[in-house]
Amino acid sequence: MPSIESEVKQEKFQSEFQKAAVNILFTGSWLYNRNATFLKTFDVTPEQFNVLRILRGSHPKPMMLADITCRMIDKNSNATRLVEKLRVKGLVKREICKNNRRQVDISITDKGLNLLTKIDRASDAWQSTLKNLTKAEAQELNRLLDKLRG
Amino acid sequence: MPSIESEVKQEKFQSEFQKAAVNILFTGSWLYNRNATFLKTFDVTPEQFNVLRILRGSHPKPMMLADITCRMIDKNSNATRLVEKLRVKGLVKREICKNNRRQVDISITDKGLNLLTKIDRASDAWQSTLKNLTKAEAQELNRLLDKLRG
DNA sequence: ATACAATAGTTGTAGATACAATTAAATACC
DNA sequence: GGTATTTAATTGTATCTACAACTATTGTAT
Repeated sequence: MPSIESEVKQEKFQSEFQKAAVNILFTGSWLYNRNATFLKTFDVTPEQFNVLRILRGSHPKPMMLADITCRMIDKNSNATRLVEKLRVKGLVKREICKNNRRQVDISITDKGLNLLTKIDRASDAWQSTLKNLTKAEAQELNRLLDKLRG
Repeated sequence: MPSIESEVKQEKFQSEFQKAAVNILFTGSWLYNRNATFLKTFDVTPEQFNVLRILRGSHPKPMMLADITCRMIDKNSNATRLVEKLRVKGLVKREICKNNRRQVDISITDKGLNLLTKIDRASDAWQSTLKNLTKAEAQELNRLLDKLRG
């Protein structure tokens, strides 16, 4: 098991708290990069994949942009342009909302749903990396991260 | 304590493992953004700050670029351009290595050291956010993240 | 009704990132 | 000594991100 000390070649942290901060950032980046590499074979970025999953959760009910944004892992991504990328690939559909013309109804297409199914099937193998933890450990990790954010 | 479910407005995850993955990515992004906002008052980005700390760790011995890269949290950042930004600000010094002219010796300047001291002093308050965890919990978190990465 | 404020989304743009191609220097091979 | 390989870093470029400014539509108050 590679300690965070060896990963960033630092023998000594100021405190267990600072070490935890670096560890979260490092592990987050590590996980993101694994994810990105895996998803690249399907020609989607992690955030595009995330948005597709969010839309599948709401399907067949469309969602407006703001609702997608507040569910995204990285709130800073520009949802307009991200959705436009997905639209060009035919994975989502955009329609001006009839009742409120400021608002855009976005929904996942059949092509988008099929892609998610394909990715889900392929990701079983990938997800096994997370199985380094027992279920109880995963639960404890979730508890600690939630508590950390206060 | 805000659960990851409420943060990303998803009631139900496929498994505790998938939830942990989302939780790490989300918490990593959360921590990164807090960090970035804090450091902005000192006109450095999180990765620039990280490189300065790495160089302080080696001070007064200079480091070559490749050694900096492998200690960085995000290995993808372009160290050449990042170091150049720091050099323009006067926080680091670059010198072609006499013994091996392919290689560049990079070291932190007094100005860089002073900036780190200033940031360290100011970050006491900021770091208190991490104190939502007890020391034992921080240790357990570190253990779980290390184990997760396998 | 008109003016003001709030909401929903888009666009501009400077800067950062990913990744491959390239330069340059040192080392190895024959 | 001359060619090939490896090592160290830089550069090119398309894409992405952050963040502010902007447009358009709807809601509210007088």
